[in-house]
Formats: sequence, structure tokens, C-alpha cells
Amino acid sequence: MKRKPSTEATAAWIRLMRVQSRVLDAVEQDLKKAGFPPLAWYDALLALSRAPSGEMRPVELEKHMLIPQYSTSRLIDRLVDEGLAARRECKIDKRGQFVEITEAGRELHRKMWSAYSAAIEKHVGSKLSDADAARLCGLLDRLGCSCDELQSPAERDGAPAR
Amino acid sequence: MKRKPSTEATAAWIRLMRVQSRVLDAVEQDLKKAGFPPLAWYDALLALSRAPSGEMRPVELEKHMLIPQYSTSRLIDRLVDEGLAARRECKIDKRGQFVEITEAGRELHRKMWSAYSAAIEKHVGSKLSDADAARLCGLLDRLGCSCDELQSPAERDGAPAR
DNA sequence: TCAAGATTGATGCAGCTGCATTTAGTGCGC
DNA sequence: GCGCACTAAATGCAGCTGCATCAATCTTGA
Repeated sequence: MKRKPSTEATAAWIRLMRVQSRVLDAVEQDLKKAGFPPLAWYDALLALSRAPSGEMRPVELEKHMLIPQYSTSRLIDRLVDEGLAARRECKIDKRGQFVEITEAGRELHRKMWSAYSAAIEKHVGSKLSDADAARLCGLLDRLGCSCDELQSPAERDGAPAR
Repeated sequence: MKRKPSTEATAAWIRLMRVQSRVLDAVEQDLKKAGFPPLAWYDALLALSRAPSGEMRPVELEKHMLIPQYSTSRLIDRLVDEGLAARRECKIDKRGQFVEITEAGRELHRKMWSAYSAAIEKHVGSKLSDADAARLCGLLDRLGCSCDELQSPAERDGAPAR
């Protein structure tokens, strides 16, 4: 073991870390300036709004967002505190629950997408041709050890991060 | 305003966020399992060890690492606590100081690079040909609004993240 | 020379994250 | 039916981050 990475691989690693960090910062900053909550909230609302009846088990949400269990739990707390989601009893499994997006949640989701999509266009879209964006996707996918993720409806909403 | 991003741009954004997060997690995890501190420590030690006499102003370090001032300040605290660096008085500017890497710091840096480079190879190098890695670099660079960063000595040490 | 402003670095506070543990409920095998 | 292992979710604690602010020092310009 201990095979060294090539300089190309190392350079790619550095870029991946730096560029992602900058772009994410820029986008989060834009959202914050527009008075919106962090991206994680958007992702959660997106997942919930796409669910069949606007509700979902926390465990499901966890898988969609790729964040740990306790993190999901606390994120839901915050969404509920803000009236963006509600906890509903789960009758078939009393350990569990359902989380349901509220009308306020759907509305925030829509408003955020407007600012969010503008930020994506500004910080990504405008810097890359569609063809290059596609090439970038292809290369990145090869790093995502099996970027399972379902998708994707070319629908009229959003993009999950993380 | 409010021009929508193309689906390609959006897809690239999603990949960038997800893949970076996964790869970073994987690498950090490998380092942690090997009993090493977080990557940020490595980056700081790298910057210090590259400095002319192994010392550097916190403000300089800040620029190298692209992290906020208070963050740098506290990172230095931790390095000093662990005996990896030492604060030295700055005679020409009494507000300031120099941070100097210690021998222990240099040694940790070397040991970490061994594990770190193996992780990069495992999670990046092995999944991409050199040519593809170079292509990826090129595409990412276009997103980094002016990925200034100096570099890069094809030397025998490491790669800064963030 | 001296006040106004900029720069360097530290710190109190609130919020978030990870880790480990806890509480509660399910379901399997005997 | 009962015990035991497993899953769902919450939580206490420690550490880290961002924000705002502070104290000390330096620089500039009238």
C-alpha cells in the first residue's frame, strides 16, 4: 500500500475542495443576504414536497439528504419550530412518525428556489457552457463511488445539495 | 435578473456538492481512523513548513487557508496547545506575532502526508486517469472565480484543502 | 504631534455538529 | 408469551463555527 497519487490527481483533489468551498460559500451567502435560511432547509423542504402526500419518515429524509440521524432529528425540530413542517403520528409504527410539509413550507420552498436558482446560474451556469457542465458532471460522477441517487425530473423545482 | 440555470448547470452544481462532500468525508474518515487530527491542521502545518524559516504571521496563514480570522486564531491555539507550533513575538509590529512550526509539528506533517496521500490516491487517483484528472482540474478552475493560488512545487509534500 | 482610522489578533456568545447514550417500540425465535 | 436483538428517534455533552466586538498597536494626514 501507500501508492502515491499522481500530481494530476492531487491537483484535482485540491481544486475539488477549494472550488466547492468557494462556490458553496457564495451561494449560501446569496441566500442569506436575501433573508433565507441555510441550504439544508431547502433540501429538506424539497424532499418533503416531492414525497407522495407531502410527508415522509425521518429515516427516509435522512437517506435523501445524506446526513446523520441526529442531524435530521434536529433539522426537523427547527422546521417544526418555524411552522414549515409538522410531525404526524405514525400509526403503523409507534416508534416512528411522519413529517409533513406545511403550506408555509411549500411557499418558502418556492421562494427559495427562485433565489437559489439565480445563485446557481450566477456562480455555475454563467461560467460553463452546457457541454462543459455535462462533461464536469461526467467526471464528478466517476468519483462518487456509486452516485446512486435516483433523479431527476427536469421539473420545475430544485436541486439538493450535500 | 432571475435567469434560470440550465439543467446541465444544475446537475453540475448538485454533483459538485455531493461528490465533494462524500470524498472529503471519506478522506477525513481515513485520517481519523489512522489517529490523525483533522485536515485543517494538516493544511496549517503545511503552510508553516513551507514558510521561509518555518514561521509566518497569522494574517498570512489566514490567506493561505482561506478561513476567517477568528478561525485561524483558534486553530493556532490548538496547534500551540499540542506543541505543534509556537507563538513568537513580532518585534517589528507589536500587535502581531509569528507562529513557528516545531519539530513535532514537522514530524506530524510528514506522517499525515503519508496517510493523506494514500487517501487521495484511494478516493480520487484510483478513479480517474491522469488525463481525466487534468480535465477535471480545468473545468473546476473555471468555476473558481479566479483561483488565484500560487503553487505548485511538484515537491514531496502535500495538498491543502478548503 | 496628535487625533482618526485602519489593522492585528483575541474572545464572549449563540448555534450547529459529532459522538455516545437513552428511550421507546418492533419482531423474531423458541 | 417472553426474552433478546434490532430499529426509530431524541438528547446530553463537548468541540467547532460564525458573528460581533474589543483591546492594542500602527499609519496617515492636517
